[in-house]
Amino acid sequence: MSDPEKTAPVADAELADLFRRTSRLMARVHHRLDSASHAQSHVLGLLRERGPVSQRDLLEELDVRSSSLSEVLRKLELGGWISRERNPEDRRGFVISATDRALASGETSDDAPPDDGTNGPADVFACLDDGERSALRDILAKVAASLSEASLAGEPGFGPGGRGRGRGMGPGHGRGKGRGMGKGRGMGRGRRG
Amino acid sequence: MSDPEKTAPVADAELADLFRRTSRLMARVHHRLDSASHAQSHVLGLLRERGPVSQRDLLEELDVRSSSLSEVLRKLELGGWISRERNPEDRRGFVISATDRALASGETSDDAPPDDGTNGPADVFACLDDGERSALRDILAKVAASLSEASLAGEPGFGPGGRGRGRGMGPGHGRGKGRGMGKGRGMGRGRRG
DNA sequence: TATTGTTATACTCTATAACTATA
DNA sequence: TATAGTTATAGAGTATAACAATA
Repeated sequence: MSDPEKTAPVADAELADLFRRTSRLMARVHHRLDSASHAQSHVLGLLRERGPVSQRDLLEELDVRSSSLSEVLRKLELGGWISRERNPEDRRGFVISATDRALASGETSDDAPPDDGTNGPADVFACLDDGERSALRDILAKVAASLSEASLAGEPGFGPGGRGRGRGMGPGHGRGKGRGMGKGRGMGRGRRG
Repeated sequence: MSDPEKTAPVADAELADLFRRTSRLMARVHHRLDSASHAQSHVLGLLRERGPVSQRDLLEELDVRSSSLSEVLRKLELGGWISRERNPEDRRGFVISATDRALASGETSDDAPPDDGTNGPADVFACLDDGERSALRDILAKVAASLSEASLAGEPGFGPGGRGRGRGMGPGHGRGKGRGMGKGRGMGRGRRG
């Protein structure tokens, strides 16, 4: 309100708000309820891009807990979008692949596949011209990079690329008093044993 | 793949992916698990900025369903971050205010208030210079506007500003077969009546 | 009837804790 | 023991459907 020097000083709050709003609208237009990220879509997109990958690599790429990824993969497998095969070289792990159906989808949205944001409704950026598109890319990349560094600093073991994500991560975040268990519900991986 | 005219043609997929990634990182740095939006924080931020507002205005600002907002407000009220008073001029509605505790928080994070993203970690955009900031604002605003139109076209009654949000909204989205009811659980607003 | 809001139900995503299987 | 992964439980966020209260 008092800096008529250049194009106006844009406040962090305004940017944050706009970002949030855009996320929400994107989700909305994408016509699913999703939560600004679309875990399933993200996985599918990665698989389409890179072909089969190990679940462990997926884990690092997505930056979630193994249990979260298990959930996402379970649903994708249930829907017939991915298949899991044991890695013969290390039978603890799996290799995840997109099914033909998943690879073919995108052209046919009759199937209602977990939209990966690259086919139909992804025209959300169509309203931008080339200059705006590259500007947006550069800016987002910059923010993402900055955030990655922040992550590295804040939490022990995190950033992309630096495999050292063991499981340090002290239990200090305080939410989720989860405990449960106690009814012996089979055993790990029982679904595919 | 064949347009070396300007700064390179940025694909929708790349932008979408970058956007998703940035969202995720933002959430992560904000140090909560939140889902790229932080509904509670957003509400609190708005209240801190603008003072008491009607629930209806909040609804338009947040662009969610009334039931979703009810949920969010319920939790905020439970936590003691907001208070709700009936609007004496139109007793159907409520006026939402931040409590003193909520207003005071931000300095004291001992309380672990729902972070509104405007105090500490919101420096996510601090890495951008003035030009980038205004560019980002313009671009996001453009995308958001474009998406709003799409929403308007796709769904009956939606867009911001056009109050006509009745409850048309045909049951065509297929998710949430919700039906329930049938056990007479009191009546609307029973928690405060 | 239209507007404003709540409750019940359902679903996605993520997390922690406990556990299995393999190395 | 260390890795890789699953299941149970929990909780945030959002949605739809079916109301209630008020205008």
